[in-house]
Parts: sequence; structure tokens; C-alpha cells
Amino acid sequence: MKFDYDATYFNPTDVLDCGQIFRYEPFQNGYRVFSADKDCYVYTDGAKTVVESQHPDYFYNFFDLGRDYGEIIAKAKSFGVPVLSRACDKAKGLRLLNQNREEMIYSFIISQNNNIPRIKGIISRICEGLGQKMSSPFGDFYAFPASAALSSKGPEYYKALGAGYRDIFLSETSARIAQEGISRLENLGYDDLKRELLTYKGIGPKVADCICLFGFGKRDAFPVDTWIEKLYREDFGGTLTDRKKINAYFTSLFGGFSGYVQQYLFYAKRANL
DNA sequence: CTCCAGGCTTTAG
DNA sequence: CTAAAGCATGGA
Repeated sequence: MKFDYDATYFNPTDVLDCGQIFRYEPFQNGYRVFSADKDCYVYTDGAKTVVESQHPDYFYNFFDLGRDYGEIIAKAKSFGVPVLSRACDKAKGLRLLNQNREEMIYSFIISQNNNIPRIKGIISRICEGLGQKMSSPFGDFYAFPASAALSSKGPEYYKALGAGYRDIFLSETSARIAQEGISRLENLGYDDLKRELLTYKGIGPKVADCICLFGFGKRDAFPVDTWIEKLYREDFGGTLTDRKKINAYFTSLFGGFSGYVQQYLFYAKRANL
């Protein structure tokens, strides 16, 4: 099954290349995208971006297609921040993804003090090693492993896959979630959710914000990483060095649009747009 | 060789 | 409470 959407506000490259997802690959005329145990094929054909999948409803929500990003961009520009307005113009086709929660937890634990190509490699090897083998019209692939499967391995397993010192975080946090689930995290507001996430091994403020934003749809989260810190200094003339304070600066500025703004800024800065 | 990457935990003050 | 050391890995 397939459906399409105005390509102006849905550009697969913008959406996938902005650091919010680590499982996708070039495929035919576009990309193959993986989330949990599902996959889709997304490509742009003229004025439309097309999504083909066995799970259309899942990916409609995944790509946040119920939301009008023309309005989001208009709102972002209304803040009157030049660097942000330029970022919006260059990345009109960017959207925030609604991703699998547990996949976000492990993926962003791996992301800490790491670079995107290596993060992708580590996650890919974890899926091959522990994920269920799936088949789809686009070929076989491996699902992101359930917490039970992840918890079946100790730190040495993750170290052997190149996870480095994050090995213990993966084994400990997967053991905890395999045991108690994540129902305790559902239906919480941003502040409560972030506080809860900080109690897991390997989850600090930045990783928690990414999980809130990409896994739980908390648009008031504003992750501060090295790129945002650089942008804060170079493009906002900031002088603070404490990331907690930089986070507070941005969230008080952008409120409920913090998450969108952060993605436009992060993407533009990293891509040197 | 050093520096850096979507930082966190632990320890010291 | 804040500040800094230590941490695996691989690419530039």
C-alpha cells in the first residue's frame, strides 16, 4: 500500500539526514526506513513524496503527517531570529518523527559522545545480532531488538559490537526495562518524563531530551549537544557554558516550539547550510 | 600525534 | 550544590 503527501513539507533527505533517526539506507529512488519491527520505502516523485509500506497507518503517524508544517515554519519565523528563519527556508521539508520509544532510549544512549556514522554502525550490528529477522516487499531486514533480547546479553557483548564504554549502560538499562517495562513513562508531561528518564543508567539531560522529543512527542524539549552549543556561541552570541542553562535559555525563548526549532537549527548548523 | 563526535557517571571540593 | 576527571572507538 502507498500514499503520498506534498513534497514541499516532506523531503525524505531533510527528514532522515537531520540526526533524529539512525536506521535508514538509500533504496531505489529514495530511502528504506526502519522503525522497530517495520519498514517502508519513501521517495519523492515530482511534487509528491510517496510512502510505500505494509503498515501505512504506522508510517503516517511516524512521519507526523497529521501536522501542518507550513504553520510550524510560519511560527518559527515569527520569532524573528535570522539564523532560524534561514534554517527553515533551507530545510522546509524537515519533519519531526514519532519513533518507537524503546528504540529511542537505546539509540540515544549509544549516541552520547559519539558521531552519527558510528552510531548507525553500532545500532545496525545490534539489530543483526539480536533483532528478529523480518521480511517485507523490499527485502529482508532485522527488527530493532526487544528489551528482553537486549537484556539477554552482558556488557562484553555490546563492547564487542563497538559500543565502547556505553556497554554497561545498554546491559543495565535493558535489564531494567525488560523487568519493569516502560508503562511508568507513559502519560507523563515533559518535566515528569524527563525526570523519570534521568533515573536510567546512561541517560543524562541531553539524551533524555532526545527521547522526550523523538519518542514521546514532547515538543517543549530542546536537546543541547556539541553542535547546539557551538551554534549558541557563534550564532546567538551566547556566553553561557553550562548546558543546563543553555537549555533553559532556548526553552524560555521558544516554549512549546522548542523541539521544532532545535531540529531546524541543528540540521542547518551540521549541514553547514 | 591530537581533536572531536547528538555526554554521562563518578568523584572531589 | 558545581567542577572536573575518566571513559571506548574511529575518523579527520
